[in-house]
This record gives sequence, structure tokens and C-alpha cells, in this order.
Amino acid sequence: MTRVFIIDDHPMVVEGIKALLANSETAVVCGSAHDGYSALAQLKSLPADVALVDINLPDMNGIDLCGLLKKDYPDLKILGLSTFKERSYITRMIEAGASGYLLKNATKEELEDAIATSRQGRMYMSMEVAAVLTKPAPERPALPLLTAREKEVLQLIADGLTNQEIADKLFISILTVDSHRKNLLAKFNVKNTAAMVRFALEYKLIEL
Amino acid sequence: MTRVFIIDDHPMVVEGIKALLANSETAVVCGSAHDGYSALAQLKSLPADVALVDINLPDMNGIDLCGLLKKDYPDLKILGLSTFKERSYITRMIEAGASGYLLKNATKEELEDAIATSRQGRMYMSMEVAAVLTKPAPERPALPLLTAREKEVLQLIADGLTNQEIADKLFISILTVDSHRKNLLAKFNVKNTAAMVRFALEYKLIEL
DNA sequence: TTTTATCTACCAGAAAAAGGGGATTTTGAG
DNA sequence: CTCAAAATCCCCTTTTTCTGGTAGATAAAA
Repeated sequence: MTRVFIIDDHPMVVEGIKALLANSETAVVCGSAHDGYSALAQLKSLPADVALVDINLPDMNGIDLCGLLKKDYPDLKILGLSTFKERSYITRMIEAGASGYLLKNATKEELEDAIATSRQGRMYMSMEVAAVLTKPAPERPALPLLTAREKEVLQLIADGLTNQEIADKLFISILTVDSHRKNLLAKFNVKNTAAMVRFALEYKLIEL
Repeated sequence: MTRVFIIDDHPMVVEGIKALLANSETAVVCGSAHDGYSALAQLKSLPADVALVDINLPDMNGIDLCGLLKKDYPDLKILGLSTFKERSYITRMIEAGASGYLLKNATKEELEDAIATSRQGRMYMSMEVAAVLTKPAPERPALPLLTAREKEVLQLIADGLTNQEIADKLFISILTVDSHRKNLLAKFNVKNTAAMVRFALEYKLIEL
């Protein structure tokens, strides 16, 4: 019987997991906490095998808590718990020592499976999470590498300045600004300013 | 005894709410659905007084579902349910006819209170939600009200199309497109396309 | 030292957008 | 039906951007 400790600030979720595991033959909920420090404190006197850790906690994030838990309780297996399957969250959680990642839309079976798998020292990934990790690895259609000056010009273009105004502001010739603009269009592989501004914002190359 | 119907695709949450209301003296869970259409179907033969509707459902969003539910069951009270207290979600949910908005970190007491309050025909807002609605009221420096056609043209402009290309795509004269463009610039109070695209993205008036 | 990248500057012409008008038809709400 | 808003189309001028080149100065990397 695997002892499971739940760390989540949503009563609904805590109660939900307890309910899902209520008549389980493999796992039993041994306790719960609504934030990170309370969890660290409780676990001192409350042995557990697996911890379900929400990514968003009131006092700290699940990734940091994962590190703290692993330091104090090296044998404790940790499963990340979140509503979203965001790549960065998942990978950072794994890096912090988690044995898997569960979505809150998990079924009772997935939950039990995850607990059992992590208990055995193996890694658990639900289908959905695994899909996120494996499939969309290579995305970004090559984001343009801009020089410092180009970024500067780009920002001013997005601010709505004309070439003349940019030239005045940077104390350079309007012809130079035009050159930068041309190079920018080429690097972004777009044919006008509108599309460039859009891409620049999409890739967060300029400030809003 | 208020009959509560839960619409949420997270088994943990559904079970959690059931557990929280298990020994309630005022409310009882009469059923649950994991998506919008299944909910609409089930409610035909399953009378309920209050529906807890998650904002994020697999087949539709909670706001649209709220509208559909209200159309079919005018007496059904609806409580929005979400992890986040985002202003736009809350207000749109209320506009769609909801009687309140609950966060998933609600306690058993809040849950019962919300159900009882909405049952009486009054509006329920948790402290946290109310705070979001009242405090940061004045923000946005007047975002332009665009017509459907203007939005369409704006999106295509941001996509990098020229007036001619937009005209071809929408089967209208280039002169018309130019008019729309001029009106857009006036509404945004900017003097070129770059600044307009930037603002449009900032105000999320167009898709990325 | 040679190469490469960057920033700078220039020319000329074509294309598109911006500014400032006006006008007609469609359509939806009252 | 009626009015107002939205969508459509038109003209003219000026400004700006875009296209497609070239090229010198400088600094960093090979």
C-alpha cells in the first residue's frame, strides 16, 4: 500500500484525489497540505512514499518545492500536478527530481498507475504529457538573429516612427535607417512592416 | 435541498466537489458531465437547480455553454468555475447569465454559500473574485471599438497582406480596403500600420 | 592578415500607404 | 418605416515604404 501525500491549495482537488483513491487497493492518502512549507513540516512526522505536488502553490512554486522535498526526503517520489501540459513546466519539474507529471484531468486509473509506477522508481508520463514532450520538439521557424542596431530600429518602427523620425532620433542618415529596414525585412522574410511587427511581437524580439 | 449538477472535465474536481458536498445539509450533487453537450443532454432528464460550469471544457467554453444552458433552462442557476480570477472571464460569464463565479480553491463553506446564494436568485462572488472586479477597474486607455469588417481587415493587414491582396481576398474594391484602413488608423489614433499592429496585438484584437 | 559582420551611406524607381475630402448602398435596431 | 451605422466605392496629393542595387569604414574573428 503506497502512502500518498497531497500538496495542493485547492480543497476540491485534494478531496477529489482522496475520493478517487478512497477504495483503491494500491494507494492510500496519508495526508495533505495546502502549501509548500506546511507540507515540509508535516512530512517530518508523517512518512509518505509518493507526493503529489501542484505546480501553483500559494507560497512557492512546485518546482522549487520539488527540490526542497528531494533534499529532505531523497526516497520520496514526486509527481507534478497541474492543469496544463506546458513543456517548460514539465521539463523543469523532471529536472528538479520529479518522477512524473500528472494532469488534473487524469482519471482514477491514470492516477493509480502514476502512483504505482513512481513507487517502483520508474518515470510516469500520461499519454498527453508524453505527446507534448516528444512531438512538438522542433518548432520555431528559425527566428531571425538581429544585430543590436537592427533591434533598436525595429523597436522604433514598431513604436510607429517613420524612417525620418528614426534617423533623427538615432542621429544617422535616413538612408541608413532604410538599409536597416531592408535587412530586417529580409531577415524576417516578410514583405512589409505590418507582418514584421507581428512576427517581432510573436517572437518577443521587441517590447510591448 | 439544492440539486447541483457539475460540468467539468477533471475527474479530480468532480469527485472533489462531490466529496465536499457529501455530508452537506443544503446541497446534493445530482449528476455531472465532462463536457458541454453531454451536460445539455443529461439535463433533459435530470432536473437540477444549480450548475457548476468549468470555464475550460473540451468541446466548448464555459461562457457559450452558460448561454446555451440559460436558453434551455431559464430557471437553472449557473456558477462559473475556474482556477483563475481573470476579469474578462468573470464579466463575460456574468453577461452570459451566470449567478456567480467560484474559484477552484474555494473551501467547502464557500461552495455551499455560493450554491445557496445563487439558489435564492442572488449573485455570489467570493472575496477574491469581488476584489478583482472592484479594484483594478480603470485600466485600458480606451480600446477602439471595431466593426466586424474592420477586424477582418485589421487581421489581414497584420498578416502582411497589402490593400490589393486584401481586396482580392474579400472580393471588394481596393478603395474600400483603403477606407477601412483609414478608419482603423483613426480609431487607433496612430499614424501608420506598424503602430497599429502593435496596439492591436497589445489589446489582443487580432490573433497571433 | 585576410575574412566576415556590422554599421554606415547612397541612388533610382516602383509600389504602397497616408491624408483629406465625398458619396452611395446595405443593414439592423427602434 | 426610418434613421443611423456600417460597408461600399471614388478622386487627388503627398509621404513613406519597398525593391534592388552598390560601397566605404571599422572592428572582431579566423
